[in-house]
Amino acid sequence: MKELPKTYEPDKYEDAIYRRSEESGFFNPDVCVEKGVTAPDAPPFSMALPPPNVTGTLHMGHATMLAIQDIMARYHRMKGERTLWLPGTDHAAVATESKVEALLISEEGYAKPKQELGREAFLERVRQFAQASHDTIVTQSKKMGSSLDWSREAYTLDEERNLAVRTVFKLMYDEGLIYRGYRVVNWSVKGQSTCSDDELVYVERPGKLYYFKYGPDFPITIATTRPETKLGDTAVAVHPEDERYQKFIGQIFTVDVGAAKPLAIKIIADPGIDPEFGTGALGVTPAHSPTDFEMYLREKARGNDIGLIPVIGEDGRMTQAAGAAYQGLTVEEARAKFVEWLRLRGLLEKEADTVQNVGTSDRFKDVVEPLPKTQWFVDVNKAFPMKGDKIAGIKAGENTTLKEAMHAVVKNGQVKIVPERFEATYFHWIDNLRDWCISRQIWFGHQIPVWYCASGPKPECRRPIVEVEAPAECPHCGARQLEQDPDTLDTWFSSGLWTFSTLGWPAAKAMEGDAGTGTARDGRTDFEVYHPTSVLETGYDILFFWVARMILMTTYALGDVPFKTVYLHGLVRDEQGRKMSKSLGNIIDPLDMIARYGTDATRLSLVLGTTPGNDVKLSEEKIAGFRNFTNKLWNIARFMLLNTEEPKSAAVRPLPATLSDRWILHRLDATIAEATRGIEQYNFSAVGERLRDFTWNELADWYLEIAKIEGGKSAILNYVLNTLLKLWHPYMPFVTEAIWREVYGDGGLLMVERYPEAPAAPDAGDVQAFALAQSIITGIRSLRAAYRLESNKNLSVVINAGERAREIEEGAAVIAGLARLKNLTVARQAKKPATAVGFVEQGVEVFLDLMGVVDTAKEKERLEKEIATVSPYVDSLRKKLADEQFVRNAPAAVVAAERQKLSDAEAKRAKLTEQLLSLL
RNA sequence: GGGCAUUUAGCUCAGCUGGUUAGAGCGUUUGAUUCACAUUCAAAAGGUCGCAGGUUCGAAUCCUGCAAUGCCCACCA
Repeated sequence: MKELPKTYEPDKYEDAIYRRSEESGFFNPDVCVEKGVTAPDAPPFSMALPPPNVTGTLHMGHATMLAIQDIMARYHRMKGERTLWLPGTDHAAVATESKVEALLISEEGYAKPKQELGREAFLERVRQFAQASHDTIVTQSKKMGSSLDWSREAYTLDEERNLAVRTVFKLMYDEGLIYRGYRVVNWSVKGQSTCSDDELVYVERPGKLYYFKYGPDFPITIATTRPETKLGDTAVAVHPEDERYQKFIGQIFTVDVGAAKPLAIKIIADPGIDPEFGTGALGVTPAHSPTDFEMYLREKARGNDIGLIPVIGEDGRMTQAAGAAYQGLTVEEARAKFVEWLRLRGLLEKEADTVQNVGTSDRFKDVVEPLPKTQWFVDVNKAFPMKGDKIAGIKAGENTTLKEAMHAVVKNGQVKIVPERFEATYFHWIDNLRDWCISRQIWFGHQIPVWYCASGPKPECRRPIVEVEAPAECPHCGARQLEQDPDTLDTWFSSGLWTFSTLGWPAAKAMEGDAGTGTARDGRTDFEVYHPTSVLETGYDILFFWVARMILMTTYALGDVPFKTVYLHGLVRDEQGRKMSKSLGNIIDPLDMIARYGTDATRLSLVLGTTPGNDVKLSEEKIAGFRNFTNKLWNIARFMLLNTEEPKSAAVRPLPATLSDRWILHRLDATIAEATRGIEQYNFSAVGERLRDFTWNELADWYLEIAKIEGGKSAILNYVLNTLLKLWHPYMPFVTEAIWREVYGDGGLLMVERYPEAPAAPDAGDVQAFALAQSIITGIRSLRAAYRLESNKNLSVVINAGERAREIEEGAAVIAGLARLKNLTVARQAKKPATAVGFVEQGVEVFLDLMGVVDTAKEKERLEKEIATVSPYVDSLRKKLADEQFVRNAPAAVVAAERQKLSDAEAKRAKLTEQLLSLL
């Protein structure tokens, strides 16, 4: 017999437990197979960890994903599945680069670090920083107890992932899905780089709508919030059926607004124009508005080139084309100046206040300027032949587009999104998807695998050379002077390959059986064993950024899905529902909470009381509450150890000796069944709450108290504790593993024990008899409290049990013990003693003898109140059963149940009334 | 402007495909006790399930409308 400390102190155990678990090798599925924990032919379960930013630190969002994913990983591992949970980090291109840039400025006195150091030296500094920072996030992830296979750790920017990126780029280029084009892009002046549509954050701000004409003879007034761009207008668009303007369609007006050259404004028709808005006419600026640019493309496709005049440069200032008066001015200065110019000439008709929605760069935090630039794009509407026939509805070789393929895999159920409502959001995003600009003018990232032959004499030397490995010479002229495209790829391009690049693709696929990373021990590669992954668990906020792009890249490159299920968790907010942020000072740091309350408590607080896709309000009190629970579990173990002889880890299901034994085993079985079903249906919160209810309520508050009365529970306590630790392990890896070791010594790790399975359910009648005993006990306790008799140990109870006498007899000792009675009499027929008060529970009358302290008035009041509660219930049931419609239409079982309820309630009322009468 | 979600006890939230006298945790009130745990135990109070209609024998649950709140998307210049 062994005695545990009175309280569980997590920090004394956690680090050692993690170290022992990691060193055991069981986080690696190959080791599990080697050591016989997992059968070689066991079904796989795999997840890729959404890679945290390499320079980040652990926050509650990470903690949430780690907790939920670890629950799945540990559960499936214990189920005997070949479980791989693969970790990694993300280089987070812009975020990391600008962080290092800022550090070099503030700490080392550089003014312009990139220019001063040059590309290679600067990148070296970024890499150093990333490496140092990497260890922080990894160490912190381990603090959460994550059972990740660190031997397979990946990095978005390492050589294997780089190879995957270059390979996919070339594939897409060769099939025409990646193209280089001169298009309007989102340009961050501050960041001196493009950014994608999804990275824009729209901010509302007050603006002015200016109504003006280009010149005194121009027939149409237009409205704009950005007058300075009008220096680059090349058309005016009107609705084709707008009677006011129809006659002008096709005409060209030459106007001089002070730009470098007079503008030739063509009046064009576009059905997208709203005749009701403004003047019903839109000044078209193809160079500085994505929509106007598309209008320009449509016109051009019809053989009508209206032209495009960039008047704003990459430095955010007006260009030479804007005219001598404007060149070099900022956008704001040019706006004021042009408005003034219009006003002086009487061309400005009206100014109106309005609210404009401006796109800002999420990363660089400045207003994004749309301007035309030659960049690399992914064409989402271009047809390509599907690789393989794994996608239902699209045959191998059949032409499809990225949009169609992305749509298909969710529509046909090959990818399920939990909760389902996000599927609609996903489809909507696809419908509005435009070509994806993937090139960025920053240095830290995957440099685009494209080379140019600057000096080549032949015309084809002008074409980009796209290769997976750097070419030695120009294939056309043999020149060795090749220059690689200086741009890097959008970070989401590489993240999009994550589920398969981490499994060794393309190397593992090409070199089957070859040893090395990405090769499983049985000859099959990781890619073959684990792809597609089982579940992708992440926050709903990156559904578009990442989840959708993984589907895009995988359906294209592999003709397969990246994962079968997407589970989306909500955002962690503070008690008031606000986002946690440094500026609000409301951040709850997971490492802080782990230090104070333990990892298990922190994990539970992020999982219980939550639902998929909904935000979680977190408070320190909530975490503290789960710390109490952790301690409760510890003390349950402490109690059991004090009352158990020779605990055996290979606990055999014991035979129950009493009613309460049968009950607790029945409840345990039900809990196992619910936990299994719940986890597989992603109801992590419900399972946790069920386990807590079983542990604290049923086991600790009822059964352990009964064990003190009945005694001789060694075998059952051993079995229940053993099973319970396994059930809790995926949620609370540390305290369960700590107890396991304390109880069973250091023979083995709980994490590789087999998850419990429920045997066929025993007779439910046992539970009913126990439930009756519980009701009787609670009723007696309640009366005790009402009469302030808590410390009176001389109470006697008489039970008028009727048909249920036998059932009650079996629980009599328990009733007497838990209700702390001196005498208990159970009879088929019993009268209320004159000095007793009573209550009715499930048709059974219970009389508590107060030995003369009965307060008649109080008792009368109590009974009347009870009768007043039952009476309306009886009436409503009678009414319901008298209703022919109900009796005819409702299922027989429901009608029978209602009849039973009525007769019970009537009996209860009769007995209460009788008791009341006896008082008078 | 479009879409999605939320609205249930003082607080945080469960309530699956309609059939409970609507639940949990925290908090509150009252009481107990040091024999696993005060990071404990017992008991109690507390809700016309946002509002208004409708479908149904029966609605917190389904439908419609409205309101409040939050989020996402969008080319009203």
